[in-house]
Amino acid sequence: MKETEMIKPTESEMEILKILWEKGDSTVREVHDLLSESKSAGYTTTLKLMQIMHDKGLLYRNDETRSHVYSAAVKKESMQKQVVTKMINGMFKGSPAKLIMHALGNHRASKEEIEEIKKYLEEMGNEISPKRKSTSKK
Amino acid sequence: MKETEMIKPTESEMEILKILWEKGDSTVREVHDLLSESKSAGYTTTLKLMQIMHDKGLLYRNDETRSHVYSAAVKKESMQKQVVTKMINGMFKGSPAKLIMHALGNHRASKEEIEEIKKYLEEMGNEISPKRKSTSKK
DNA sequence: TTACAACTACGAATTATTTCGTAATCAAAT
DNA sequence: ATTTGATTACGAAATAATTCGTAGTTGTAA
Repeated sequence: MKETEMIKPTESEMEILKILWEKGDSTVREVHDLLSESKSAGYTTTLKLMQIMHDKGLLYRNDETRSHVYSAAVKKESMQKQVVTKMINGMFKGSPAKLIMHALGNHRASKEEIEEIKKYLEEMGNEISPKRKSTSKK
Repeated sequence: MKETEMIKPTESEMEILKILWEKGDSTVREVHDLLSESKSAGYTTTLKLMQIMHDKGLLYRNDETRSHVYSAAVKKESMQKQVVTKMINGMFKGSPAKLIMHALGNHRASKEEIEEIKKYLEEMGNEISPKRKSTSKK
């Protein structure tokens, strides 16, 4: 979580990350085939992108095999957090509630999900204390 | 909600939109001054950007006055919705709950906000009928 | 071994975005 | 009327991101 200048993936890079998060370690071929379903670009385009991402440290790569196997070097949760934070500070100006309304409003949540969220809120309501969230130690 | 190929603002354009949403109708000078607090780019850069946005239909413009007055042509709520939707379908793969956890987890929400959300969930829980409300389909 | 198919590496073209300089206008103050 | 300062229009340079072609490798099947 260090502020080592968190690299910001481009749009295209993000699509590749999503695939790797979802599908797990993959070759360029595998990623490309999935990508092709929604996009149309040549194989070498995907290859180049993934190579660049590897250079940037966005992907790990195992090149012991003939077809190199890539994996995301950044955790999905970490990116989700980053992205949600940015959104709250930007477009939703510090009001997570607004964001949540939108999220709930535009997507039918299942009863289970609603319950889950409620429970989460309950807990939160109870244990929320002005206590610092250990920013001191690492 | 028409699918008139909703224009997707670039990063820089989004910053300008945010300012206009927040501050309301403004001149280039006003936008630029605010922008300068976080960014460093010349005046004509901001000017050009806003002109382009106007061409794209992203901004309205009143050019009856010496300094033209611009305003956002796209509603904040509409953009919020679009952005949240994209995020849920993409990074949070159809699970608004996850997004909400993140939103709540990474930002201390006020007690009021939490209450507000709870209330919203209550209403939602009631309104939503367990089964598909497959009424008139078109 | 040879041929073939699938890969990687990588330069470079293309396209998108951002940034800026310069000229022309206009309003207000001298 | 002239000067000054601020503003718009706009071409074009500078950057960033995406896309592709080609050359060289390598494993494998004939």
